Amino acid sequence: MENHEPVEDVIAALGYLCLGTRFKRLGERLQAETVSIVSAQSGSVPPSQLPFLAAIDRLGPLTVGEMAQAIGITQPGATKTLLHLAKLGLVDMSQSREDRRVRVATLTATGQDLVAQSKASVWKQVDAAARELCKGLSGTLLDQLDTIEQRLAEKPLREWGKP
Amino acid sequence: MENHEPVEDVIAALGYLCLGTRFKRLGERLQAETVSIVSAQSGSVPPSQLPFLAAIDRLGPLTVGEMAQAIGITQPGATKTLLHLAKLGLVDMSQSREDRRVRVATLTATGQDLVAQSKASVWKQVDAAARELCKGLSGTLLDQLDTIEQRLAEKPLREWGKP
DNA sequence: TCCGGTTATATAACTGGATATGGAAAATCA
DNA sequence: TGATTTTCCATATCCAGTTATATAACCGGA
Repeated sequence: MENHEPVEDVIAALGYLCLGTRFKRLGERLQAETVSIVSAQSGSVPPSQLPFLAAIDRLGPLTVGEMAQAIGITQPGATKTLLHLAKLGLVDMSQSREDRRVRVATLTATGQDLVAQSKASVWKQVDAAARELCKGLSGTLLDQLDTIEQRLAEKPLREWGKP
Repeated sequence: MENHEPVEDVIAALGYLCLGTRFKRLGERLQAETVSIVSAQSGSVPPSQLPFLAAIDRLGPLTVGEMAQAIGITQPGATKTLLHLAKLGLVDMSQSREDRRVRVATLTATGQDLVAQSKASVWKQVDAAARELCKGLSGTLLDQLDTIEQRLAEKPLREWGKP
């Protein structure tokens, strides 16, 4: 077998020039690692959809447009995910009676159960893991990102913040 | 007109629980804002493809697998973008003679020109903007992300790091 | 030499975002 | 009131990534 030396991480090396790419990459990685925490539990949703449920839980019933604002995505994105969650039976999309343009998303009983259960277990765990992952960071923002990536290389997210 | 109060940013409010989503969101936003800097120049590529060109410029000709490592994505992702860049005439994908499984990506003359031109102008500008955007951050990582998002709300990325 | 395993790339199907566009309801204004 | 503009949502299409799988080339051993 040939001896391949590891290739330099160009995104990290380029520093501020690739800051956006780097944030995105790290975010996707964290979400992916979150899956392996979440999916240990049964009957859950991917972490990208979790904020939708959390938003209603936190703010009460939301229109499509409000949801887009709350999550910080565009309206079509909110529509798509909400329709999906409705198909899963986790939220209910009912037309408002005062203004028939707007549709209001509420949690179904199933959705409420899932949120309650998640809050008590998985969300706690994810929060604790991320919190410990980011503990005692120092230096410039780029240094801190380096540290986070290093820490994730040492052990996966689900091993951080253990009791 | 009705008076809609702004909706709370749930991702920010949930803190560490949504750290991944937040990184990803900020990264996408930075990339989107970078487009408006880059596309002021003629004949360029979206910022997501920029690291591919920068990687070859920095490390020399790379195989598909090495490129995936350098950028930190999976091999199929690297394949797709490299084939695309080849179609644009910016890189050349030639089969290696020693091992005909591997394909090596090099910059074409056009690609080299684009890189040289970008390095001298756009990349400098993006780097300076991101650098200033992240200047003097303090507090926890979440605080720093808050600050960055606030700063971007004040003025777009292209207004930062101006001479 | 051929056969099984491994490696490198390509392809397919899917996901979660984006932008662009269109239709229906509401609001505004002449 | 009727016409026009605005608002809200849905749909279509695209993009950049993913996982899973297929194909082709290489390598080592019987």
